[in-house]
Amino acid sequence: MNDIRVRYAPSPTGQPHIGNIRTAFFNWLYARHNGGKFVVRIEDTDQERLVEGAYEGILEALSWLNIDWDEGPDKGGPFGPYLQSERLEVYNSAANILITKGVGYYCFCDRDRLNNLRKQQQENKSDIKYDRKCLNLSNDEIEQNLSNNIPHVIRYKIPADNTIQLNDIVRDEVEWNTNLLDDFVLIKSDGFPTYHLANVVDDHSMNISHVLRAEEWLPSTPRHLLLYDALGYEPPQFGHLPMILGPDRSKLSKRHGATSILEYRDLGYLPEAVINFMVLLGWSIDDHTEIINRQEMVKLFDLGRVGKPAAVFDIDKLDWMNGNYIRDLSDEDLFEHVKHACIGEFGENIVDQYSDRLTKMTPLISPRMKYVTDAPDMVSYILTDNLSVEKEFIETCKLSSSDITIALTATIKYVQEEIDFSKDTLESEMRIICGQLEYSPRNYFGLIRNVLTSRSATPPLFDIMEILGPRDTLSRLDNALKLFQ
RNA sequence: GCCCCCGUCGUCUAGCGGCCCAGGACAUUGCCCUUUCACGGCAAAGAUCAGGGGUUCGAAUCCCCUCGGGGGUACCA
Repeated sequence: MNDIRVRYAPSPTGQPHIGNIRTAFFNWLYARHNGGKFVVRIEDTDQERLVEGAYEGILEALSWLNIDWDEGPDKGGPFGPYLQSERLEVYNSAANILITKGVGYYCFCDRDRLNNLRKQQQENKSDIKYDRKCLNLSNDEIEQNLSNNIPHVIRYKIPADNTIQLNDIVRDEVEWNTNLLDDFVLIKSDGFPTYHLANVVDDHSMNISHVLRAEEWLPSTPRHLLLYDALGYEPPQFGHLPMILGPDRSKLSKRHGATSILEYRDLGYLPEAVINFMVLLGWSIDDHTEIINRQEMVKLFDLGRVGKPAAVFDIDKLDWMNGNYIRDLSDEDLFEHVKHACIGEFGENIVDQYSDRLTKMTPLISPRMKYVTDAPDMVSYILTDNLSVEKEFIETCKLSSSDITIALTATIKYVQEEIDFSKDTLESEMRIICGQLEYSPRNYFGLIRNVLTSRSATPPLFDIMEILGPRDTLSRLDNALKLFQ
């Protein structure tokens, strides 16, 4: 019997970024490695910060990366609902239990008072914590305030002089003294629970065995441990994963460029490349493995090899990884990506019309691509019958105008006569022409490349000529020659 | 301020007392391949293992202090 159950519990306050998803992926890997369950739970307890579309974005990001979930808000499961806003009664009854036990209490302090209190404590350099003004309210006062509809929260009464110990899966022993903690809020004045309460209640009621979350949660873990204890729950195992930082070593944010995982899709990154890149942020297999497929990851994933230090996100390595995965794609699979990108750029008609050329071009651009979105620019000159090339650009080859005329004339003559328009024949024949004309291959082929593609860098020339075919090749050469007559 | 975590090449990391005057990868530089650009191959440079004390025959690895970085300190998660 296997009862490993882990969860990814994002709040729909924005698009998930790479750190966020990395945490989700580690949870997923842990579940799959152990044959356990991976559940998605949406923590929408902050009604003010809800962002429209965020919920959809979260599920879309997971789907794009092929991170599937066993239970979640969209597909249900035995412990649902998986949307915290639909579980309010559960939290309320937990809060009531805490009040009954004497560790939860009503607090009627308003925000102004709390802010002033904090400011004062800051100035006095004393510990910043709630002063427990409402801890010892009489039942009468409470009843009266309640019936007068005075806004209130429910707080948890931190026990004094306790040492809370955590045996963290990645950080080992950590301990806190409860005297440093203050009476945090369990239920907010809008009736919604805070993260602390909802999280503990749900992880327990959803039977979560391991809580693998980002390191930023470490400081609030003693509060959670206290709640587990107060509610009589057995706490899960905790593992606090290293954070992912921007190049300036601060928490990832918009300042660092693309942050939402879906932006990487739009930028032309392959999901498996992104996965491979991020799985290596904080986890390693040995001293040399870089490229590793999904199966292998699942097979080898081991929390014991998750590191403690935060990792800086290095886009250069992702780029390299992406190029690597592009080159690994079969021609057929790459073609689908190329086609998709080209349709977006040139429209379906053009792509259909030149589908044959595109198919032949795909393996040629494969080793040159870094992003899937590189494709349109790399193939644009074969997706037309009439390419117009500037005279000035043609002249960037190192040949003089008269040599250009001579070279083009000779080439045109050859192309007109050549019947076997295959790249091998073209290459051997044109090398002979180049030799007869006594131009350097660099200059001669450079000229032809300029004329045929309007580019100074392309896949091998003869492959391009073969794709273009004699008619198109000839018309491009003719057009160019006219510019010099 | 207080609390917690972390600290090996610019970056991701291997290393869990002797194999390490520290290995791999990205990026960088050079060479080779070559009609261009890439890919690929080879090579170089790059870390006094944050600093200082211990422990030990022996420390990047264990302990302590300092410094540095990060996180938390909300009726946000």
